[in-house]
Amino acid sequence: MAPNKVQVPRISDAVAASLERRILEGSLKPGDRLPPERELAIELGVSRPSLREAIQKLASKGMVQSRQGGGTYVTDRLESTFFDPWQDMMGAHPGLREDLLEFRRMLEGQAAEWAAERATDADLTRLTQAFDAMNAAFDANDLERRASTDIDFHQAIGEATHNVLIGHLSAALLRLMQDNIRLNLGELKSIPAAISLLKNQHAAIHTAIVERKPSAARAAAETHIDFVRESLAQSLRSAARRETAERRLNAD
Amino acid sequence: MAPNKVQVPRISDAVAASLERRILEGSLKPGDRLPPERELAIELGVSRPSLREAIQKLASKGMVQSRQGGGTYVTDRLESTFFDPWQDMMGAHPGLREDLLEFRRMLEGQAAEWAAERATDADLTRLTQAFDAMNAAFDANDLERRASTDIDFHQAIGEATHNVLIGHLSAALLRLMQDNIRLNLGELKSIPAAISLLKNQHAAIHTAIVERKPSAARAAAETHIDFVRESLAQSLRSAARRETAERRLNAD
DNA sequence: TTGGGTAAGTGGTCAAACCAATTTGCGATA
DNA sequence: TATCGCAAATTGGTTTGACCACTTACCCAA
Repeated sequence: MAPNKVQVPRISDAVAASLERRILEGSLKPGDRLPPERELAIELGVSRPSLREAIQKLASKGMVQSRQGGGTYVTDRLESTFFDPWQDMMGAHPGLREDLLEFRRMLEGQAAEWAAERATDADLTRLTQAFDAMNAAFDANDLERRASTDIDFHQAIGEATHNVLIGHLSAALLRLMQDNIRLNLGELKSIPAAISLLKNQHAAIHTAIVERKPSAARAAAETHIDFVRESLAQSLRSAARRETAERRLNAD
Repeated sequence: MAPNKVQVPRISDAVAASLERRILEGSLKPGDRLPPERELAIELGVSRPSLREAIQKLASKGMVQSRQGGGTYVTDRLESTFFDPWQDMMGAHPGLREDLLEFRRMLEGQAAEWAAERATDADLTRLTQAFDAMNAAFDANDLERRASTDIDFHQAIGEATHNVLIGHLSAALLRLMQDNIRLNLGELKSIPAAISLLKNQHAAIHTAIVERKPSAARAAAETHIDFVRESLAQSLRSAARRETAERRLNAD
């Protein structure tokens, strides 16, 4: 007969859902390596074949990726499905950058507000860790680490909102913008004055969230984006000037 | 290191591909029952665990469906393999629905506000057309048209914001939610009272935008989402009640 | 310091068994 | 003869334990 009755819960489904939840909620981040199958199986209280079936499910959804002998890693289909198409579009239509910044102003303002309202102590701990790491990267002037810790910081805020969409979107959009900036502008000049301002802005966001002041957190986040928007506009103007002076390079 | 080398072929992948081919080529038609795992494993020259991993892959793609003791069947609705990763995730984690609604409340509130501020006359014309079409679909109680015109209406608002991200996201998220509701709840009951309320809410949004009252537009949009959220919660409660009465099904 | 090589770690596969749900079919009963 | 009920066979679900293949990391020798 046709299979239409209610399904008995399958272990592999439950395990897949459990891992999926960890990924969605951020305790397993993109790029992270999963524990070895043998350990994970014990931790989850299932046999290794069952765990493997669950992993196959996630793999077929593109959420994880395994290499024999190497380990199993979290990919991120979630963000890429939403925003891969946007990447080339951003390159083709620079006007989108302004839209993106406007959108981020709303998104991160809301994220900061909710984070200040809802963060658990564990969230705040993680947030502070990310904040410290970011400051260290800024001080060291390590551009690569600056970018990644910046993402971590925003992601920590996103996770503290306890809204999966906010968490993934804010990090994804920041990443999208960083890539786009790098692709189209090269590295932004690191003017000491700007660095100092950025650090102050991040500190204001961090403090407001930790002290649980939602409206202050929102305001600080919006100020931050406004500053980024303005700096970016200036860089673009000078880049355009330079470009015009040097050479004619048409890209659209 | 990052997983970027070429993958060694996995047996379960090959087996999954083989079965998939049989299904796509028609030698396994929708509704057909697969041979027992033990036989199929021998026939394909692999062990049962490997075969099972392959079956899990197909199951997660929605191509087959297994019932303990009953057998494994080729899904008869192959067309619905249009799924996107978020869709089944919403099914697996109902909590996401609440996150999505909360996110939409922010998004559509902002969209309505911006639309009221920025809409051109052409935008307003298109918005009014979409609004009329939606009302007609609601009056005719044509569920299919109701869903599509609803999306059109929200998309028209999104376009009126002149922010590409808002426009695409609000329509995409609405579509995602509609599909999810249809998949997991069946059609929502069309209570005349609710229909009337929905029409009023849409009218309030439309009017506020046309009359260029940003804060009123935001408020109307937020009220709308709040109503949807509440209606959905009620439907879910009654669905849960029904389910509990019928059978005990634990999925966590 | 560097190079190579080995050992440990980790995913991939297999085999055999038992459990749990469903299906089938036989036999007893009306 | 028809039908119902129950038990056995069927079939997917899960576990254990073992071994293979590939990768990583470490250590020792040159």
